[in-house]
Amino acid sequence: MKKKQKSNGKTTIYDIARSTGASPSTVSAALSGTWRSRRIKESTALEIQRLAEEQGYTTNMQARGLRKARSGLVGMVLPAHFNRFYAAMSQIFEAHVRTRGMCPVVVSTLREPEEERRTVETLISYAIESLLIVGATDPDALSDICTAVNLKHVNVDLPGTKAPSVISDNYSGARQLTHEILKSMPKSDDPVRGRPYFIGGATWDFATAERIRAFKDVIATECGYSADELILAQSYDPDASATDVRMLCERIGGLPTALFINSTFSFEGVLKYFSTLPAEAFNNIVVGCYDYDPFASFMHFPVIMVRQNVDRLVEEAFRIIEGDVDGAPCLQIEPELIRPRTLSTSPSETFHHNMTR
Amino acid sequence: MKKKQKSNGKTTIYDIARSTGASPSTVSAALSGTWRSRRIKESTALEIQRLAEEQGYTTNMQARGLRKARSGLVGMVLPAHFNRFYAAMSQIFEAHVRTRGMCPVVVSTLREPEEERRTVETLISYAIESLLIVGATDPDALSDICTAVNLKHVNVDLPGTKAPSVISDNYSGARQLTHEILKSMPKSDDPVRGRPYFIGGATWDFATAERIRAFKDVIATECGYSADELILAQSYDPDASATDVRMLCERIGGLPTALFINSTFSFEGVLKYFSTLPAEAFNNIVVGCYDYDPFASFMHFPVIMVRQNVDRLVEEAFRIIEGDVDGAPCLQIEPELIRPRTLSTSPSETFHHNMTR
DNA sequence: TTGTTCTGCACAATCGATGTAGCAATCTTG
DNA sequence: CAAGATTGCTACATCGATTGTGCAGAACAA
Repeated sequence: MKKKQKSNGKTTIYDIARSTGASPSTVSAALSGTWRSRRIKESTALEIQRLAEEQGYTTNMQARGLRKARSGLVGMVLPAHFNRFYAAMSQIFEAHVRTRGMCPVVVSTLREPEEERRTVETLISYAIESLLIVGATDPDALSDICTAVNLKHVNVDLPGTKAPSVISDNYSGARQLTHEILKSMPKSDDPVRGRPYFIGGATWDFATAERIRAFKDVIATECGYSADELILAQSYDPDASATDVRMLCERIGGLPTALFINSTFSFEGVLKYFSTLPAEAFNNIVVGCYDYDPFASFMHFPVIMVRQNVDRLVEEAFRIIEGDVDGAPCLQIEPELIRPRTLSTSPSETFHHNMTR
Repeated sequence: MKKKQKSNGKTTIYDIARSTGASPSTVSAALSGTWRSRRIKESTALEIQRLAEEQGYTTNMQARGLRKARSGLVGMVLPAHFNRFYAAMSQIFEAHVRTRGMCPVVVSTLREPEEERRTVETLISYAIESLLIVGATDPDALSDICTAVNLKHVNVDLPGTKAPSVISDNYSGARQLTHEILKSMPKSDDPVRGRPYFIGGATWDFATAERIRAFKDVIATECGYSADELILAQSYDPDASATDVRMLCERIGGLPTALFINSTFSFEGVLKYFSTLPAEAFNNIVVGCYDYDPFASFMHFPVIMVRQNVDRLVEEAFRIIEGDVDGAPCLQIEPELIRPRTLSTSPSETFHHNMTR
């Protein structure tokens, strides 16, 4: 059994040089694909490649990156993995990065500005070549860090002012969702329980603000009353939403006839509270949720969902990264309304359409 | 406005050396924290650190990694992001890696053996220091690659024979789940529709095999008949499960009274078919799902779920990586049975317990 | 035969950080 | 006051791959 040259175990071009009798530069050329332009004989190159394969050689990307000032890494930061929307982001991001022959690095930052900054700096220290900033709490602070080291980056899902952004068209999506909620909710003259309430998210958050704006606008036009009192947007934390909805129900003496829930995060919290209620409580409620989850669309009360076009969000982000965009334009992508199975006239079609990517 | 020294924009220890008048070695020592042992005057070190901070210096990890033969990266490969179980893995993995001051790299491989191999090789070429292999289709092939370069790794969720593994106790979990399904399902003498069916997963997959074994065992003991004919495990693909369950229902003339669904992936597929049926169809069915999803536990038919202990899976994986384990032991972690809200006698407690991490 | 052009490859510098070896200056000790 | 110890710092080689430069030898032309 022939032992590896170094105790380490990782084969380098020097090892291969030794075993083929060629010089390290020739080996490098043969393995990096530049051998043709470096006038290496084909037979030499092939022989080296064969031996490299045989010895299980893999390029040391740290060394290559150091020399070439390119790492082959593309970074993405996002608030959390534990959410379908962001998980879909990761999945699609990875696919895009792979087609470009690079390596994806996805890190979550838990909506903590300090963690966001630390993470971006870490990624920079690994010399990522570009960065997608998804749902950052303070995109501009991250832009500053990136700009300082000349790193191409795009904001996704939440816009910033110092770099291009690709976001969901929150206003339009929320308008559609609110409209659909109003259309579907049981008619009631009760000026308290008979109205739709907005739950979850945070008012300082751009997306939430836009959705609230749409919610208010649609209610003002279609119902004629102000929605100011119907907004409960404290945080994205499920537990906070659970508390909010509980207090709401206690205040108004039961479930309202409609809820606009700002994300699946909040929806989880709401469900947590719902689970304490008897099944009959839900006979008369319609829920809209800004975000999509295939399971959530199958509850035992109608759930209207908005599915953001993750494919296009990521696609456009890459287009911007790779194109030569200047300034900080903000591209808005129209989301899609998913009507509830339980209300659908043609359920099979709707649902199938939702599921097939 | 003072311009950066190099066109690049990234400050190096040489830039800082120049601006402090110290040598690069001194700067390195001051910034890497080894200055005390290298007898650098405290005032010198502090001054260097101040300047580095001011100039926004970050260590070039490629260079450091190359020199120290340690990258600061910890890798994890998993089948997909788009799934609660794996998403939870990512989240918890990241937390563990962070407490160790390292950088997590999570990449999905879509259950494709070739992609798994390529990805592991890529991660190796970036010199990751250890690797968690989650749910790989061919763990041993990956082990071979890792062993060749002396890389510490652990299998998680699916066991291998060439490296230590930490997995869910599939047999026990599936026993509990099957038992609970039998207990909850509507009594029926129908020898076809009145029986529980097993949907999803793949028989070549260890986890599926174990769960099927448990399913059969429990049914044999508690019902006295063989479950051989009740198994439909072709693939983890949602669409395949959709087809399977549709064909099953067509064959037996309606929904069975109970389903054991092998994962939330398959559950998605099943729902896709369910959505084509009228709501009344579900009055008489109990579903058990091996995997947990807070939304899935709130369907309009009872859903019993098994929640794997992701925290412990990851924790033990790290314990193994960091300890000095030899051989390929397989640690089994007991999962938790989550009774359906709609069947629970004390729903609030159960559900709250589920949601609070 | 001498000069020119290709071929095919090797040498050596380089990327940024680290760490060993070592040098000069200062301090200690007998 | 000289030998030895200590302090504070610098020079240089190194990690592995890439790449500009250069140098033999072959092929070819004059």
